[in-house]
Amino acid sequence: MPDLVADLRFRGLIHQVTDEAILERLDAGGVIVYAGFDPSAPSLHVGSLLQLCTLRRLQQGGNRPISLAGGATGLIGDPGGKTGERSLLSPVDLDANLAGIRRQLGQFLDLTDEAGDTQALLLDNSAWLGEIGLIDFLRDVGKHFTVNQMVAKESVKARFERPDQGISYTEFSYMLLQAYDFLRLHLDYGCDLQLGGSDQWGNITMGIDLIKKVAGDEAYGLTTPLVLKADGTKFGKTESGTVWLDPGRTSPYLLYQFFLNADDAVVGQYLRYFTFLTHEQIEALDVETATRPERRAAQRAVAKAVCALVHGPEETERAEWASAVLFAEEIATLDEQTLLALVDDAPSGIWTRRELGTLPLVDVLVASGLVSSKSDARRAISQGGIYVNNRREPEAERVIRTEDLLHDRYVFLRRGRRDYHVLRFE
RNA sequence: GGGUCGGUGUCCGAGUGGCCAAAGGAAGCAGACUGUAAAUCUGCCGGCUCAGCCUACGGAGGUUCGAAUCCUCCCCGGCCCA
Repeated sequence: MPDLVADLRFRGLIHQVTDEAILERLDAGGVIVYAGFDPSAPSLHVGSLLQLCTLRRLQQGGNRPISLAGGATGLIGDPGGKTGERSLLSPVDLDANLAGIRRQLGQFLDLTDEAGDTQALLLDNSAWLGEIGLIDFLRDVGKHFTVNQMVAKESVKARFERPDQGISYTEFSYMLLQAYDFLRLHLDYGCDLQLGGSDQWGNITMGIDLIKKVAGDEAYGLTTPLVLKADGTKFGKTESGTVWLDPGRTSPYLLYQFFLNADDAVVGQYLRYFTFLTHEQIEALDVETATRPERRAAQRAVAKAVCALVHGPEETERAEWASAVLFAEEIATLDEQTLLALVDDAPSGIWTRRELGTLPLVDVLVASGLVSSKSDARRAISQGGIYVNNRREPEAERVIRTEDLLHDRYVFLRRGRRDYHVLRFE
């Protein structure tokens, strides 16, 4: 493996750095670096993947990563959008969320003692933000910043320019809290590098300023590029919602599918961002994509790598296998054992045999989540977008019958080209 | 507190008494073409017991045969003044 920084450069992971000096130190090892994560759910999602992978690279390069859960800041951050105020997390929920996140972090970072000086830490900023009083905060932190400079931040300016959307004082304060996090991590843990997405640049530099003013020390910031889909929209959300790392929320099969469907235009980036393949392997896959795109070799490699990192090799094999079988269009001829295994991997639901013969297809489609309403179901059927056991279904008002069962138990539903759901009758 | 402009479907954004489930655009979905890709073309895109009905244009009332459109009060946001 080449030097850490050379690798980061090859992968296009360095978007901005406050000072090139930090890069040399990263190569040498021993830097304590932190990145923030949102603990508002008991699972991380693919939106955090880039930071996770990058922290992993830094740790493997001999540095110590700190993942900071914004237990306190998560409560007030980012009211933007229509979802309204964030609800307060109870301490119990927060603990549960942190436990879930810790487990996932363990997939990416070495949290064990064996890592020695590079042992990763998981901290929660409520530890200090929960303690400090408003007056102390305003005096010790607020004093160091002028509203003038805060207003000048891109993120704030953007909000000023939107006539229909102001910015609340609470949200405006967010950057100060984040700056304070950095300061505390610096003072208490010797952290002097913050890693974040490119949208974090302003917040990161605030922290650096604060450290300079309070401690007189030099701290650094490093941002990664924004991960985008080919059409320039936000990465990590699908129509059906967030892609989680928790197998209970997003099955390994769906995670695998998410990456398998990556556009040619961006798969090269994903390969660099999310896999730990060698530069030679990556370049070879670039060539494959250019010359034989229909093989989707790069997509398969990314899907496999991410799935393996998140869920382990066994689950990954199953996801690969299920993907191959489900798209082979031979479901009706599969033997029962294969079918049985498939049911575990594809999204599925359980029904009772008693309902056979009276169970409207339309209702089942709604229950499966393949469509959003009965109207949607009828619409989809009339447009030829619904398949039962991989055969296009023309009849909107039909019911699920005994004759539909494969191996006396299963019915495969499909919407469009690639959304599956398996019904299991018991 | 005063003045003023505004709050429309997932988002942006028309509509200013009936022809409005509401133009147009974007997003999304399906079909065709493909490579489980992109682009392109076509259709769809509130719900339901679906030739009909119900719910919807910030909220609650009111005027009217009839309101997203007019009136009253309230809530929320922008700008200006105090």
